[in-house]
Amino acid sequence: MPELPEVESTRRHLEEPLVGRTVTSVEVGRPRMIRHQRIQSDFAGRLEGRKLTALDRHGKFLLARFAGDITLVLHLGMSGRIQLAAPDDELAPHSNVILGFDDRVDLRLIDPRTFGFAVALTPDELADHSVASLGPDALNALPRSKDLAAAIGHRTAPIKSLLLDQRIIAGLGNIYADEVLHRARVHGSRAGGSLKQPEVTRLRGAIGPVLAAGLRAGGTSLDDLAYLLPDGRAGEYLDRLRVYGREGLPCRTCGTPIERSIIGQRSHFSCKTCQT
DNA sequence: AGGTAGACTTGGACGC
DNA sequence: TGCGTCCAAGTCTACC
Repeated sequence: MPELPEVESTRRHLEEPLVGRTVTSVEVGRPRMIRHQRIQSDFAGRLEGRKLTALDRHGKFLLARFAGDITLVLHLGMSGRIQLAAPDDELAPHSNVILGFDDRVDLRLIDPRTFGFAVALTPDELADHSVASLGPDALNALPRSKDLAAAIGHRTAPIKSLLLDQRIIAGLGNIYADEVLHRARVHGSRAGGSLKQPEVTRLRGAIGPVLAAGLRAGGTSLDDLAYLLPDGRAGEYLDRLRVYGREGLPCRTCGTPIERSIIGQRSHFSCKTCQT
C-alpha cells in the first residue's frame, strides 16, 4: 500500500483543495469498495450535501470529517490511490468511487485490487470500526522507547511482524518496516522480546527519520506506478530505498548483497552484515 | 492471548 | 502469442 508517507502525502495534497467544500455527487462503480457500509445507501446518503470540515489521518487511514459528525474513512489497501480531477476529465481505469465537490472538483478513489475501501460512519460506528483500535500514529504520536519496549518485550513474534502490527504502532508497512530495521541495524527475524534496550531505542529512533525522508520525497511509487500523488506525480523515494526491493544489490552501507527472506508471509529485505 | 496461515483481488513480469 | 506461475504498498478471520 500506500503506507504512512504515501497517505500523508496524499492528505496534504487534498487538504487545501477540498476542506470547506461540499459534496454534490457520489458515484460508486464497485460496490465492493463500500463493503463496510452496513446499509449501502447510507454511503451516498450521508455524504451528499455535507461540507468537509477537516481531513485527518491515523496510520494509513484517511479520516475526512464532515459537518453533522459524519466521518468518511478511506483506506488505500495495496493498490489504491486518490486522484483529484475536473468532472469532465477522462476517467482512469478502476475509478471505483467518485465524490464530486461543489460540482467542480472530483475526488476519485482508484484501486484495481479493491483491497481499499470507503465508508461513511456515525460517531458510534466509528468507535466500533477497526480504525478505533489502531495504536499511536508513527508520525505524530510515536511512543517513547520504554513504552515500545514494554509493548514488545514479552513477545515471541518476529520484530518485523510486530512493526507491521497496526495496534502497536500505526503507519508502518512492508517497505518502511524494512527500511527502519536496516537503519536500526536489527534483523527482522529477531523475536520481539529478544531485543536489548539499546536496540529498541535504535528502532524507535529510526522510525521518525525514515518516515520523514519518505514524506519529503512524496512517498514511494514502485515501478508499477500504482501509487501516485493526487495530481498524478510519482513519489520519489524509490531511488533512496536502502534495502526494500534490492535483493542481490549491494548494501548502500557496506556493499554486502541484500538478501530476501520471508517473515510472516511477507518479503523481508535485509543486510546480513549490518543487521543482527 | 498470541502466533500463524489463508482469504480477498487484479494485473504485471517472467519462464517455457 | 499464449498459458501457467509467482509476486505485490494491507488487513481480517479462523484455527491452533
